[in-house]
Amino acid sequence: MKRVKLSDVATAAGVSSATVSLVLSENANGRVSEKVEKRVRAEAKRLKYSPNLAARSLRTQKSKTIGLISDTVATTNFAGRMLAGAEETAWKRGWLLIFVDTSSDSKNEELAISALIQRDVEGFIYASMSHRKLDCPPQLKTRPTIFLHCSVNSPDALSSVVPAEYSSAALAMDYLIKNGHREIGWLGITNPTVSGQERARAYLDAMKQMKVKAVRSLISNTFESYAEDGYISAMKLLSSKRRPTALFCFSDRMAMGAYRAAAELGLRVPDDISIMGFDNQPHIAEALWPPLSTIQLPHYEMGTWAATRLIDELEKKDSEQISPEQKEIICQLVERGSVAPYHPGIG
Amino acid sequence: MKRVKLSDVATAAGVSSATVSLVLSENANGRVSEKVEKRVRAEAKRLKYSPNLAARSLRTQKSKTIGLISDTVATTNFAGRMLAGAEETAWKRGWLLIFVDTSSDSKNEELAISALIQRDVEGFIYASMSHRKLDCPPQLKTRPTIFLHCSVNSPDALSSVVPAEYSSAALAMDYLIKNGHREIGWLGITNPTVSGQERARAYLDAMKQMKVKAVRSLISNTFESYAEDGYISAMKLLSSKRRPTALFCFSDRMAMGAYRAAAELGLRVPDDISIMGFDNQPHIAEALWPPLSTIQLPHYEMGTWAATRLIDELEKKDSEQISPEQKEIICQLVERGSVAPYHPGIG
DNA sequence: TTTAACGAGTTAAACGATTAACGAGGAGCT
DNA sequence: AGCTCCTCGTTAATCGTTTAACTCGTTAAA
Repeated sequence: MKRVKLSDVATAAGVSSATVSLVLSENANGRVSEKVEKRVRAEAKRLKYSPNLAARSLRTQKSKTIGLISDTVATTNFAGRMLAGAEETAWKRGWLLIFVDTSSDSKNEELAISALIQRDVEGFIYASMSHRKLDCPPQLKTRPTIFLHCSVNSPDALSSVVPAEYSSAALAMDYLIKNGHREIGWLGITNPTVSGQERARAYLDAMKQMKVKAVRSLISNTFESYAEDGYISAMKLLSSKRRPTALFCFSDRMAMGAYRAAAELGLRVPDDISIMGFDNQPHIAEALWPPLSTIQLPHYEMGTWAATRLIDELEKKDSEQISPEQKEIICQLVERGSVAPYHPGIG
Repeated sequence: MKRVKLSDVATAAGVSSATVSLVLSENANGRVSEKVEKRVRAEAKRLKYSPNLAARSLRTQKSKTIGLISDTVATTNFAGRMLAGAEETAWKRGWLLIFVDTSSDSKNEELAISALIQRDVEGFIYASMSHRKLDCPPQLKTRPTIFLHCSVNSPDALSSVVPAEYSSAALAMDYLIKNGHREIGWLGITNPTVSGQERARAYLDAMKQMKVKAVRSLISNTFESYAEDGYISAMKLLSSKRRPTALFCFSDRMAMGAYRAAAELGLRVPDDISIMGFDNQPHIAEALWPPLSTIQLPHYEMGTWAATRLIDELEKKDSEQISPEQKEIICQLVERGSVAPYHPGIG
């Protein structure tokens, strides 16, 4: 079961291996007659020739491979979608992905990156589990890199793609407001993350625009964003004197907790209280009852954007110039059953 | 920023590159004096030498890379954990993983496998999203392959690792029974999968052993296993004349539906009705209220087993023999708050 | 008639490692 | 002195491609 190589095809077609290489790599530009070209192609197909990429890579210094470094692929649901987006577009364009996850003990980022460089990856995608800002690891500067679900601190203005947290949260607020809600509660988190801060800002701005007074009393924060945290915050807000007519939750998991709080207080969703989530966490948002209206985090799209952008850069002619781009992807609102119009005087 | 190569180290240390290679690959066996060896190592470190794997791979015909083919990494929560398990153990043993997902349109399995073979992967892990039996794709027979979360039809008795569906479900039944339940309902699925069939079989056997009569009326099946399906089945069983004291659900998502049915019928979990899930779906089981007792699917462990097993095989001396193994990994029961003891006469 | 240009390939030198085979200089033995 | 045997390295072939430079007839132009 020996692999068939270039020279095997050459012998079979009665030409030199250079000719075969020329034909097969489409670089022949009239240097090979049609007759020979046909014969070569036929033999290659007959023998099922497929190039040895290690050899090609050694010679050309190109590997057609991109490295994906991720800080945690394991523990988060979303990572899979980012990964899938990146892998799929890489594949479509003839590239392959090697990925390593730096989270596991003993394995530090530096080693992981080195391992990929050894494998001659031509560029990197650096994927983060949570939306954050970071400093670019020095080794990554040696080749094109796209930051996925995170961005880099200046002055390195490197390409990155993140969800448009602010405007997507604003979208959610708009939706609530269009449904007649004014007294909107915010279940936020104090754990300092980009998403926590930006979503809160969008909430605050929307409330200010509506001139709602004393917004403070409509807000409840917890440090984390588990279901339990949502329960605690929702419980507080819903049993307060000033009961909101809608709850905007930092995450779907918190929304899940809010559902429970509502149920315990005898409040029906969405008749008595509208609930808006964020994330569109797979298997949760649609499994809740009523199904949760929420914001779809664009993980898949970010993955495809990152891969597309990186490959564009890697495949560009030397003459072309592509300057770094900080992309924000707007999230879609997923309308399900947890938000109802509010009619003052009826609620 | 040129990569430093073997010969650079050699020049710096004033020896030939063969010597450097010998030293660095630990193959020196007394062929190099200590003094030279030290000098070489020092220079290698100083210059930050790291081998070009394409070159090494070309020469040695080994790539220290394994290919992971998966039918869907994207859509399922669990896939990430399998992947992480495999990647992590590969890394620990000095191997890297290239993965491709065959599910995306236009990309068929054959092409994906070829792409990996071109990259000289030494072995394969073939990962399936759902537990099933399949025929071994012919190309995979060319190198060592482990089947992950699936097994192959005879006569190819290839190595594989799957969850021990039957005995794990039996574990759950045991737990319910030990808690005093006899009238246990089963929310099953008719979609013919290994897991659906084996879990049902374990349920049936346990009921038979307890000599429960007319088990039929304690069973409700749906085709799929969404929350909605669980709701429908649970509704049927819980509102029937013969109301079970516990519900064993095919999946956590169905259990989620069962929670809703219970709530609507005014039944409290676990006081009025115990609920047992299966899967330990991340972010769901622990976020439900009360937290769901369930069976932990061993995705991570299967991933590590597959990688370990494959690498053992790839690294074995020629003299050794490892024969194929069909591994079943037993699942852990995760005790949370959805199952309570049943005392006849009180319930 | 000489020179240049062209068409259709071929030759051979890389790419960066590994490793079998080959020294050269000294020690030990007879 | 002659022989063998270590010790400590070096030489050079090799893995499978790519590609710049070359060859060798023909044909066209000067």
